[in-house]
Amino acid sequence: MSKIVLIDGHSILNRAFYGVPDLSNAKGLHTNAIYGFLNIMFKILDEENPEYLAVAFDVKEPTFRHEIYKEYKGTRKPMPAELHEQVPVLKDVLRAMGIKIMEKPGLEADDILGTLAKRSEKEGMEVALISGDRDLLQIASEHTKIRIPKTKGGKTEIEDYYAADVKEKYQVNPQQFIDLKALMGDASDNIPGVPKIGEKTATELMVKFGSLDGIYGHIEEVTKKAIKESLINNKALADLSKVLATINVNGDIEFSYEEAKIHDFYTEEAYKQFKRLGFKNMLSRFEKGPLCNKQTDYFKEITDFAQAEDIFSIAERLGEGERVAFDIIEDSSREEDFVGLTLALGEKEVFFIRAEGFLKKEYLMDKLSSLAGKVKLVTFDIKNKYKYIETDKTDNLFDILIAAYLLNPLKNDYEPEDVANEYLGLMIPSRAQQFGKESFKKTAENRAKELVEYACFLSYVEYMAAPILEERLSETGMDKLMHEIEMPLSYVLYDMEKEGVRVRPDELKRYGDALNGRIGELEESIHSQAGSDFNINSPKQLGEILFEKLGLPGGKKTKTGYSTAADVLDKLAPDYPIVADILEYRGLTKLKSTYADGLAAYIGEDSRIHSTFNQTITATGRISSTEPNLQNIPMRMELGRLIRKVFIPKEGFVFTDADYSQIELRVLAHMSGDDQLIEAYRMDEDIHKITASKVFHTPFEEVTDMQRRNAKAVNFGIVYGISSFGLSQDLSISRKEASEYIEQYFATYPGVKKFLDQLVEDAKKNGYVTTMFGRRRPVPELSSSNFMQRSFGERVAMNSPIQGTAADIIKVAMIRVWRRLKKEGLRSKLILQIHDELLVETAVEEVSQVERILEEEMRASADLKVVLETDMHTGENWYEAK
DNA sequence: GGGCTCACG
DNA sequence: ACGTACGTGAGCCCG
Repeated sequence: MSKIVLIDGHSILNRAFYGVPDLSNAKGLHTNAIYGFLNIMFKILDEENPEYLAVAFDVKEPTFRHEIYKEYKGTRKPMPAELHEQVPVLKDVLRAMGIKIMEKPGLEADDILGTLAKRSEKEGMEVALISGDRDLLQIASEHTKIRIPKTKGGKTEIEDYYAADVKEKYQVNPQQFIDLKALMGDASDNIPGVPKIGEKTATELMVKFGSLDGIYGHIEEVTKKAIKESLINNKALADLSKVLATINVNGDIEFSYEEAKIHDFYTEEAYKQFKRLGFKNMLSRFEKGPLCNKQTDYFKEITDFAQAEDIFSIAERLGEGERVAFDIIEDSSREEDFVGLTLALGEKEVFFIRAEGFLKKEYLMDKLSSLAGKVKLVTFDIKNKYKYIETDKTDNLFDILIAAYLLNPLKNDYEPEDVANEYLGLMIPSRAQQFGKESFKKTAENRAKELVEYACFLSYVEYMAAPILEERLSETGMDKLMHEIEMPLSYVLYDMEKEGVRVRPDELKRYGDALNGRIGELEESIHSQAGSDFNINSPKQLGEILFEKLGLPGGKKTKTGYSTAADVLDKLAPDYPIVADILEYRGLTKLKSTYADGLAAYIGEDSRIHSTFNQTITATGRISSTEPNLQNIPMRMELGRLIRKVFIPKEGFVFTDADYSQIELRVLAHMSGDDQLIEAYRMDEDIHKITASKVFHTPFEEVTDMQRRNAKAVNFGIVYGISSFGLSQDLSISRKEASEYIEQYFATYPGVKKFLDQLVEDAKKNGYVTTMFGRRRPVPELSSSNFMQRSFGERVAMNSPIQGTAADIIKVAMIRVWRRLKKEGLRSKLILQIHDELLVETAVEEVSQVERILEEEMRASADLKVVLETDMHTGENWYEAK
């Protein structure tokens, strides 16, 4: 079947403009959007291999929409000049390449694309429609795929939508998508008074009533009063909005498939254009001949049992010094979603073993497990592989993901294709690029050969990158950190995730219901005090109500309008009851949506929540927790803190919670070697009070609460990378006063001052800072010419070694505690880490043993000039254990 | 998808 | 590139 690719010219150019860094060339001509456009276009063409191609652009002339509604301003935002100048150049380039450009007065690009898509479908073609504009989703069908590219940091990912995907994502079919958009007031910003309904409500209405007309037919059944009224009062506008949002698929367009047929893009003119624009790496598209070094020739698919046996026995005989890279191709860990295993035994021994026939998942995983003890196993994201190679012996494991993270913790992505690019100089397609959202199962059926190539590239890249990453870790002094901390930790985290934490759904529900009552009261009270119903959750609406309608003092603060953040509202609350209500409302709805409802959604069949602990996210070396985040369960306010009562141990167990006492300040004392600070800790007294006593030259016993609070704030500030501005904000004092505090602090602890200065100086010299355990964080901001950025870099240089060292220490503690629990044959399990705190689900008869283990191992995790003290509690739930 | 707000260490 | 304390993640709104 033939295929046509249709591109929304302006929309993709726009995406490219904002997604690709603008390094304008010598002549001062901006080319970033053109470059990005062509990149996206070539990528799509490589993926689709279509027969036909056309690019549609908008024209200046008015369209039929202007006839319907004369104030119509189009759906596109005005272009900045730097982008505008690139439009004609792109058209020239496309023309030079012989690519069909479509423009038609009276129609927008959307209409041209919609018309051509429908026409091509009727001709029996498959259509791929490329746009950044979600309005096009209304065109999606079984044979028309809408492809939405997203460029982020120079990397492009494409979301694909057939009709079914639209339904899955938005709960409506493509036809209804128009009504949904109309309800939300999209694509009609310039119609004053058009009803604007949030996505959630709009979707609800569409699912319930099916269409805009359906909603109006049952308008009395719309429960939300404000929304019902808005709909009734603005019916004409809503209808108009729908008409304007509807793409004309019957445009009067002459189109010749012959002209749109793809042939070699090479022309002398195109070559000249590319040269002129400086698109050197794209010129290779015009050079004939096979790509050098066809690695894929060595990729083999194995479907035969005997061959698989051979490969495993060769792998096993490789011996201890050798390595084997593996990866798993599966859609989920369910048996039926397992597709296969890829192995790389050498640069030219790369295999994909398809799971079929006798080659069952269980057999393959058994073989893989037994390999684990015999050779060094390399993979990507080991934490998600332990369920197959059940071993906590991490000495012979190497995780590409963790290694790449340690070498540069500032990146957002460490996917195999990123590693391939960065460390092997190899461009390989990402899964999304090659297969979109298609499941591996489907890909295995439809595009078996491509899947083999994709899978083999995974293990190949892992195999090839491992020694390079190892070498880099050694060079940077992070090999011990890798092998003695991060790799063993990965298993501990796996075990914690598997274990999960038990919660009481009934109690959580009751907690949420209790909040609901009060939330309703507050909502009513706020609306009545404001004199109108509005969405209290919308900072925009709230700001307008408070600072315009009610005329409260407290001007602008954010780029988008008034700030309604707590620190602003706090100042107003004593004088304005509505503000106090809003603050209470905010607090309660936060608890309800994020914690009561949010956590409930994650309770598993086993009544436990299994969070994910991410080891490769933070810039400083901390771990993070997601889906759900169990590292930010309320603590500071009593009402929120009560949520901790729903976290309970299983039958016959209790919780033991141990947290380091001021670990970061103790790390600072050690790393700075400041005699006074070390001495202060040796006194075994309230550290903030001692600091206050020294800084304010007051006898210890006479330190006031205020003095202590200020000293505490300065202690925090030091750890964050002190600035007078930040401290003044925190304490609501002048910058001058804050400066004086800091000065006095440094006079008290001169070693700290010296240490922090040294950190910044070293960071400027080296470009990075390090923790006690050798973990690195680059600080590129330090070389910025921008004062703000540079200042940020300085604070980072001061904070990261401290925060990072504390993170290293608790990681060591986790490994030591975990190993002790195992070694002593206990049933108690480590289940949570919250940066300076460990939570153990403890068998009742093991309480004293567990407490001793926590105490000893946490203390012994680092040898500092001050003692690493812990606070420890045991209780029937997390609230009591804290 | 980014901005705002707010939960934690 | 941020008129600022450091490090995170989630829910909601809005364009």
